[in-house]
Formats: sequence, structure tokens, C-alpha cells
Amino acid sequence: MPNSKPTPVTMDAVYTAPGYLFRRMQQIAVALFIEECKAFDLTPVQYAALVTISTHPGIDATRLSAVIAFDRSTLGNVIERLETKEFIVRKPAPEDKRVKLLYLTKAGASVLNDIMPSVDKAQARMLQPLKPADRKTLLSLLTQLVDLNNEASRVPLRAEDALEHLGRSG
Amino acid sequence: MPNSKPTPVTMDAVYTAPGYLFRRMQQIAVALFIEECKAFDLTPVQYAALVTISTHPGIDATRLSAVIAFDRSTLGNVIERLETKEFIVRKPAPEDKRVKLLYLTKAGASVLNDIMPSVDKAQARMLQPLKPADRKTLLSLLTQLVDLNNEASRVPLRAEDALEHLGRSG
DNA sequence: GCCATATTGTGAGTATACTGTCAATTAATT
DNA sequence: AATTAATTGACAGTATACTCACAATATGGC
Repeated sequence: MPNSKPTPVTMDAVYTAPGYLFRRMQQIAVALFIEECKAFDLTPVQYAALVTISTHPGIDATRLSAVIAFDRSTLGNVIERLETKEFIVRKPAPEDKRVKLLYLTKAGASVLNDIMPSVDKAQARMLQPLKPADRKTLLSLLTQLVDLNNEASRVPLRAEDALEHLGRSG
Repeated sequence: MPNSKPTPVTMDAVYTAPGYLFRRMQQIAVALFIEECKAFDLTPVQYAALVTISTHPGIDATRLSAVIAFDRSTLGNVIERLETKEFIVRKPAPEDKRVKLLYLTKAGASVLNDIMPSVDKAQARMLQPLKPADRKTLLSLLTQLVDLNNEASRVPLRAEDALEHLGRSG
């Protein structure tokens, strides 16, 4: 062993690290989504928010952030942009003056309906290079890993059922 | 009006989408890295840049961005922060007045050496919830997928070998 | 009823991650 | 050699994604 550097660092320290691979796949996933959905002027996060408001009409921002595992502060900006595009509206909650409830507009429901095929296409393209069996394996492992690591993230996912017990009716 | 019957949207449109899972894992990966490495004041991206400058002393910003698949504009800010922390230095290239070459400082080499165990710990924690065999499977599939989807990302990875032909010596 | 505590939305601040554009400089073409 | 191309680093702008902090409001303990 020739004695020169303290630690022989190679690029493998980057390329084989799971964190690096997750970052790359996130980059690729966003790029494919934007490419397929460019006609709709919606980002992946805005799409997720829109879906959730569609399935949970009248949800508030804090609960929305928990349902899609999204930071509350960041979500404020996302909501603002969706409101500017007139895809959603904010209405003050009658029983709690702090809360603003979120609803889809007709335009929001329409764009959500129309964008679906493009979203599906983008999602399919992400896994397309793999063999079908490998796609299933990867999705299964990823789903497990995200679930088992849920508490490790700064903004853990709190699914809909759990939310009902966290609210005012707890 | 093409659609009289709107598609019944469920949260599965979000939760089972590969793009959503990749975003969650990226969130989790960053959170674990920051947690394990908080003593070193380095982000995952800054770490990757530092490793690459260590293995490629005198690399310039454009080439660095290609080697870690990182946007050139974003990288400018990353480099600036690493310079402020005095982990790297920028030196003007003698043969090309546009180029600034990047080198580790002693403090940079030191922090890179010291942070390694914490980085390894963070990387291990990301996959820890899976069985060892599943970890290998996931890593293998992820590596394949990132490689096969390389051109889909906005900033494709251009590995070191390819770079030598893109440079001045082509 | 009152006070400590918690929640909600919001704001500032930092750090990716991308799109453009731009001037300075270098390389390629004629 | 002179015009054109391409490259480099920098800047502005947008959008996540997180931190901490704050005022307004609501809740629970007493």
C-alpha cells in the first residue's frame, strides 16, 4: 500500500450511495413529469396538492401538509400559486378563525381531470427501462422503505385516518 | 365538452406513483444525512462536490456539474458556500481566462476525511429497514434505473471518462 | 374566568434545482 | 484575419424544502 493520502476517496463514495441514487431518481422523475405535463402548467407537488384537495374538499393547509408529507411553510407557497392560477379557493372556516379551508374551482377540477393521462404517462416512463417484473419489485421495495422510514423524514406522512384523531374532534 | 363523467380520483393517484415515492425517499435521505452529519455543517450536495473536487483536483465548475449530474447554475451557489466555509479555493486557470479551477483546502480535506463515518452511517440507515437481500436488490434496480434514465434528466451525468473527450484536449 | 399551552397561517432566512440571459473569452469556419 | 460558434461563469427568476419565529386564535388545567 503506497502511503500518501489519509483516506483513498473515490467517486464510488458518491455514485454507489443510496442517497445519491435517490436524488438522481427524484431529478429524473421531476424532469419526466414536467416534460409530459408541460401543457398544463402544474408541477408534481402542485398536482399532489390538487389531488388531495379534490379527495378532501375543505381540508386546511396543515392537514394537507400531513396527508402529502409536505412541509407546512413550503405548502403555503404552493397553495398561493394554485390560488393565483385559480385552480383552488381559500375560504375562512366558520368555527375557527385561524383556519382557511381549501376547495377546487371548476378550472381546478377540469385541469386535474385532463392532466391524468399525462401524469400516468410520466409515471410509466420512470420505470419503463426496467423489465415488468423488476418494476413491481422496485415499487414494492420503495413503498416498504418509505413507510418504514416515515418517521425519519422531517415531515412524516400522517394518513387520512390518523388525521381524524388529531383534529378538533380528538 | 369531452368529459361529462369526471374520473374518480383517490389518494392512490399520489401514494402509489413512483414519482411520489422517489420524492419521499429523497426527503428521508436528506433528513438522515443532515441528522447524522450535523456536526460538520455539510449538506449532501456539498459533500458530493467536496468528494469530486478531492478526486479531481483542479476541476472547473462546468465539469464538476457534469460529474455529479448537477445543474451549473445551482452549483455556482454551492461552490460559493464551500468557498465561504474555506473548504475549497478557486484559482483562475492560466490557459483559459474564463475558467476557475477548484481545489480542496486543508480544512476541506480534513472535514471530508472526518465526515466519512457519519455519511456511511446515514447511507446505511436509509436502507436499514429492509432485509439485507432486499437492500441489494433495491440498490441494483435503482442503479440500473438511474443509468438507463440518465438522458431523461435535465442534467445528465457525464462520467469522468467521457469528460476527457469534451475538454480542451479533444 | 384566567393563564399556560398548543395550533394555524404567515414571514424571513437558507439551500437545492431548474429556466433563462448575458458578457467575456475561446474555438471553429471561412 | 475576421466573422461566427461555442464555452464559461455569473445573474435574475421561479419552485421546492427546510429552519426558526411570530401574531392571532383556540384549548385545557386550575
